[in-house]
Formats: sequence, C-alpha cells, structure tokens
Amino acid sequence: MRQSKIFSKTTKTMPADIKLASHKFLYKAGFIRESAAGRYYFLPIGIRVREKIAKIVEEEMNRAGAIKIITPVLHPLDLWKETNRTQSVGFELMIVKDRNNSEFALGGTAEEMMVDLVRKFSLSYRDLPFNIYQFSQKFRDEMRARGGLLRVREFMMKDAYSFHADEDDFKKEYQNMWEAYKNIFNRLGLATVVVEADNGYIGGEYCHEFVVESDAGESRFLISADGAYAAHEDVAQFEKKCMNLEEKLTDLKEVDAQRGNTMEDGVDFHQLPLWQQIKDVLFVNEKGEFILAIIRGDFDVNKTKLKNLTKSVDLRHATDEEIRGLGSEPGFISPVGIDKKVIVVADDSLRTIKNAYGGANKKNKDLLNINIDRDYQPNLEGDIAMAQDGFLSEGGSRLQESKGIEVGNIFQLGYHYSSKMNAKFTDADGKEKFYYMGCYGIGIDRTLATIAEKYHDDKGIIWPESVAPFKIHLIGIGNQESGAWDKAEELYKILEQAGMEVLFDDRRDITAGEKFADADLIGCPYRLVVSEKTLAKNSVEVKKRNEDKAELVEIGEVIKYITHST
RNA sequence: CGGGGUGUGGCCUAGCUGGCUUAGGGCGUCUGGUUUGGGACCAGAAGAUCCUGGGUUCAAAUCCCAGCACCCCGACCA
Repeated sequence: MRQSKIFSKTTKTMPADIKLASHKFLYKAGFIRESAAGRYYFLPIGIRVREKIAKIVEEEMNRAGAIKIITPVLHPLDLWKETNRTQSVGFELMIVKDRNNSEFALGGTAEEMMVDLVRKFSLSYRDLPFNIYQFSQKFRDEMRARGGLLRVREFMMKDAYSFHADEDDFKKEYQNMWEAYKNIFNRLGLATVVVEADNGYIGGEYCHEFVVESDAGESRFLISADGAYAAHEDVAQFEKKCMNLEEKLTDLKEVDAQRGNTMEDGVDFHQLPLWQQIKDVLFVNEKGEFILAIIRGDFDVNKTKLKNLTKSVDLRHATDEEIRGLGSEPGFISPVGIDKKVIVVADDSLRTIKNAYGGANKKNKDLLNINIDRDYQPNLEGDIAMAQDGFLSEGGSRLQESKGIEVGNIFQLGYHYSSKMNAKFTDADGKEKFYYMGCYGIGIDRTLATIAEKYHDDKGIIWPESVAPFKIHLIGIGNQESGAWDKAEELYKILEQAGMEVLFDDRRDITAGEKFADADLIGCPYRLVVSEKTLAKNSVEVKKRNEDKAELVEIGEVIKYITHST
C-alpha cells in the first residue's frame, strides 16, 4: 500500500488527556481516532491489525473445534427479561425501540441469544457437545470509558458458548478453551497469567481470566511466589493462621473507651494486637437489609466475596445515620447485642482468635474477651476476607499482588441460563435435561491495545510480526537525480509480487527525518530504505524495528534475506 | 451515579482581576521556492458559532445561572 494514498496520517501532537503509551501511539501513528467517549474509528492501518488479531483468534477457535456463527446486534429485550438481566448486568444496557415499539437491547454479551437459538432446535445428546462463537461489536454503556482502547463502550469481541450434556463433558471443553486461549495469546506475543476470578453478572460458579501483567491494567490479582496459585483479588484465598487458640476463654467485659473510630485507635487504647480486634463493617443490600460483616482486625472485608456469600446483587456501606438507627454507633459496632434484623456475617478468621475486643454498640464503650458462639452467633460464616500482598497462599507460598489487563476469560455457566430459559435436550434415557454451559470471551480491541502497551519504545509501537499492519515499511529518500525514487518504485513492485505486505512511503515532499519518525511510530517489523547511499552499493538498507543495527543487503537478495530472518 | 476539574481554528495553548482583541502564538493544512539519512528552511495564505442557552453591564472569551460535552478519582468489565 502506498503511504501517499492511505487515508489518515501521523501527527506530532496529540490531545493533552492521552496518558497511556498504547493510546498515545495508536493515536499518533494514525491507527485510531475517537468519535465520542469510548467509541473509536479504526483507520486503515488500525483495521489491518485488528483483522490480523481476529484471524488468529478465529484460526485457533476453529482448530479447537468451535463453530462460527453470527447473531443480530439487537437482542429482543424479552430474552433478557427471561434471565432477569435487564437489571442485574454490571453495565448499563442500551435499549432501542423499533417502529412497533418493540424493545431491543444493543448486544453487550450474547448468552440469551445463543440459548434462544439453540432451543429453537430439538436437539438430543447425539448433537452434543458443540461450541458456537461469533465476532461482533459489543455495546456496553460503561460508566466511564478510559485508557484509549483499554476500556470502551463499543468494541469487537469474540464470544463463544458451549453446550453440554453434563458437567464432565463441559470440563473437557473448559480445558480445551483454556489451551486454545494459551495458543492464541502466544501467537499474539502476549504472556498471560490465568487467574481465578468472580463470575459477576455473567453468572455461573467459577471462571478464569487471562491477564497480561501491566501497570496500565485495572485487574488486581495475587499470584503465589511458586506460581502455583493465581487469583483475582475478588476471589483470592489465603491462609488464616490460628493466633491464640490455646488461650482460655475469659469473661466478657464492657469497659470505657475514650478513643477515636479507627482500628488503630482501638489498638492504641487497649494496647492489644490488631489481629485480636474485631472489625465490623455494616452494609445495606439492594433489598434494604442490613448486613454486618465481621472479620479479624488485620484483614479487610472483600465486598465481592461478601456479595456472593450473602447472595446480594448490590451492597453499599451503611451511613452513620443508619448505624445509629440500629441502636449502634459508628466506630463501635459490635455483633454482640446488635439489632436482630441485622444479618451478621462472620469471616472464618474469627475462628482463629479468642478473647477478641471491639465496640459495644455504644459511643466510647468497648467489649473485651468477645468469643464467637458464646457471645454472638453469626447468621452466616465463611470466607469474606481480602487477600493482600505478602499473605501466604494455602500451599504456603507467599502471595504477590500484581496488576494486569484482562484480555480474555472463560466461564463455567452450568445450568444458569438453560434453566432460566428452559433450554433442554433429550438425553440417552429419553428424558429432557437442561444444557450444561460455558462461555468464553476475548476482547479484540483491548487485546490490540495490550499488544501496543507491551511492545513499544519511546518512538512508537514495535508490532510482533503476527499482527503488524505490514511486514515491511519501504522508504525512498533522496532527490529525483539520485534515482532512488525509481528504484524504490521498482522494489515496491517486486516485493508486492512476492506476496509481501509492504507499506511504501512514496511521498516525495517529505524529509527523511519525518519518514523515519513515521516508520518508528507505525512500527512495522522491517524497515527498508532506498537512497543514494544504498544505491551506490546496489543495495537496500534493512533494519528491524526491534533492533538498532541496520544492514545493507543487495537488492536481489532482499526477499531471501527477509524470509530467512523471520 | 457520587466527588473534583476543563471547555478558545484539526492539535497544544495565551488572554479569563470585563474595554488595550480586528481573539495572539506554536504545530498542522494550502500556495510558491529551497531542501531529502532523523519530524529542515524562507515567503505568503486560508482556517474560530471563544461548548450551548439565558442573565448582569454602556461593554462579556472574561462575571452569574442552567444545560451539554469531555477529562480525572471511585463502584463495573473483554
């Protein structure tokens, strides 16, 4: 392709609010332009990269046995009502009406559509399993778009949905997709960490995220030093050591406590360890019920775990007024003697301590020697603790906190959708059963940005060859008399005929420096320069984008040289 | 949605204690010329509802109100 004919151009300046390297270079090099917040145009070189990524994903999905289809962008809203997701999805559904006033959701994920499609057929166990997938533009009215292509409101996603007769069969596919994803990201040049994560609004019981470590990412996860365990902070588990279980239970005692409202104030006042204090956090769920989360003082409450344990859709912190309304006091909340309508949820860490201390539901009064079962009885008990950097994993290895970009994930859905949508197949025993399902997504645009985030220097992007917009950036410099133009034209034709993807900078009124700067910015793997200098030796300068050295290669040998060095 | 901030040619911005603005500069664009190994130079030109609407005033880019858009921080995700 001729650079003089390409629509879009590089720029030296950029909007002041661009922060991330990927965003900056994708903008400056002319891969993308923003339309409205979180909605992007893909320009000629941008769409080339996106299509290459999509092609790799498609090849690997096909190789894994999945089958490509396409669903409409507009999803009948009734389907979303069947699964009760018109309210509960994490992103705002965008709804449009047609001329008959029928409502449709702009597709943000396609579980309902796929299940609806499948239930239109009378399938039996003989037809199972299968995995159907699509590439489509997804619409999510995110509360806040950010980071260029990292978090947008409209994006290309590959989403796959598998249907099985039972859980065992599903597990094979889950593993199969896991492997396929590993292959995909390897081919894209991305090293991924597979972390356990929360299913969120998608539903189901477990899932794994494929995360590329990066400071630009929004996913916080913990990984054990031995690499055996990796989990998103929402679900990460860790070892809660027993602290003082050998102690004898002593009598509950109320004491005056002229202290501030923080945990540290409690430690300072009583001169007791932080871990022996009980941390009390009062939440309100979507039904207006009060949920008191209690946990060992040296741990924090994990809202996601709490949500899952209490089966809440939404949790918010209670206000000071609400706390007082329950007859308690901010900073002095206690499970002991709390209003009966409060659901008390205890972290299992409270089983690792005895004779704990904490508030007494009265201002400046504390309780000493609080013991579970004896002094208070939680309504629910389980793991609601947030793992932190430095904690030990269950295997005894130290956990490290890390940040990354979630480029894909795989979900167990189980019967979540099939049961709600009454989607059944006929099993070998002649009985109708619900499909057991899984789903698997990859954000193509986010993956593109992630590659740019990982592969760049201070001059521009350094695309891995598998996704580069062009393999070769051919540059002609010099004046007409030098003969460089003619030679560059000639070489361009030769390379194209050899089937190479070439971006030919044929612009004649641009200085050499600008062409080099553009080549670095766009980031094709090979840069070829034809100039008076190289012509004197009947050769071409070849430089790899990821190396500093340039070599002179005889013109006749160029194709061989590039093919061999790949 | 809560908190904070910003809106001036395509981009970066000056002006913002009201009048000196016919809104200034740099980048980019166009024309002519000189240049061609790291965003070159000279000369000229075009390009602006100063976010929108209302108000205050003799006078508003500038002050006030409302709306909209965008950005940053939080809750959400591919």
